[in-house]
Amino acid sequence: MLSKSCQYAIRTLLFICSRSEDHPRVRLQEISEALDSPPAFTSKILQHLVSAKLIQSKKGANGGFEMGEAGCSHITLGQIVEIIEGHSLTAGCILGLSECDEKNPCPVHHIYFPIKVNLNSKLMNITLSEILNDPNLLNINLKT
Amino acid sequence: MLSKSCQYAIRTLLFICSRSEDHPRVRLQEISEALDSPPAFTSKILQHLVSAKLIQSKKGANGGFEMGEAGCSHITLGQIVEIIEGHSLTAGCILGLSECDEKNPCPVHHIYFPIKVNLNSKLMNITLSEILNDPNLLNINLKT
DNA sequence: TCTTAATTGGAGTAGTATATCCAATTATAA
DNA sequence: TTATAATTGGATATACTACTCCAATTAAGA
Repeated sequence: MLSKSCQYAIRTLLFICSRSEDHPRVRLQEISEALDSPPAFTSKILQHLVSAKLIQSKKGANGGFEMGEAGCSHITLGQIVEIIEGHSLTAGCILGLSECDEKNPCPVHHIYFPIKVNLNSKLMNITLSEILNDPNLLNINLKT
Repeated sequence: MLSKSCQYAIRTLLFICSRSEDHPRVRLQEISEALDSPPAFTSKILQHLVSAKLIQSKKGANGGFEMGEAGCSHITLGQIVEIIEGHSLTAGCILGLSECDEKNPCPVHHIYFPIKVNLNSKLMNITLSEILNDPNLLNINLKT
């Protein structure tokens, strides 16, 4: 449903956020170990997140990645998906038709539309902080 | 969200069903024209649907494709997705973790799970007939 | 200033999804 | 039985996603 790049991106950001209080700057190696993700590939995704200003990077010794200006409480899952995938998870017609709306719906439109709206609003509204502060969440599980 | 193969498969089946009363057997060419889909690629998908027994094929002059035993009223969207993709649309953890359930959830599990259950039940329960007989559906739009 | 630690960027590889082409096969009908 | 109409199946092409490797760059600290 989500690309692996996008999954890595979300997990990366959740990891950096979860560390942002006691240990704001984390290295690539720490991240890829925490996620069980391939370091070189994770690095590309980090570059992308830096260019989108979700995080900041610092080169050289004691370098690494930390949250950007926005911070954990202003980044939503929906935003991350849009940055990595280039569009929202629910963008477009489920059957791939270029014209599909209330006026000219595909045959599945009436079934899928409410689900789409619901999913999209959930993703666009939930922030990284909210996810991490959920009291139901006993430990933060980001490993494969 | 769905692969193009899967979109073609659903649109193909909707088309065959919509023709199954007055004109049960349709040729590849008719199908790909109705969908605006590449004929050779559509053919591969038809082969797949034949091997899964959702439709039957007949070679030679006057040949073509028609619904299989199950018929339009017993095939659900969920089934088609599983046949083409190899698993349900909502299978697996949204963050890609191999272990993710109520006992050991990923950080997004509590948000995503209800959506997943809802989407899956909708897809597994709606049949091709139900989609085509929806009174809200004025004309059957399957073209790109 | 030199060494070391880190990100950055470019090029390249592997596998999968999408798509095409053509010969082989099968069935109809003249 | 021969020509024609159709699906089938195999080989191939192309684009995209996932991933790797390595040299270049930058910063810290001895």
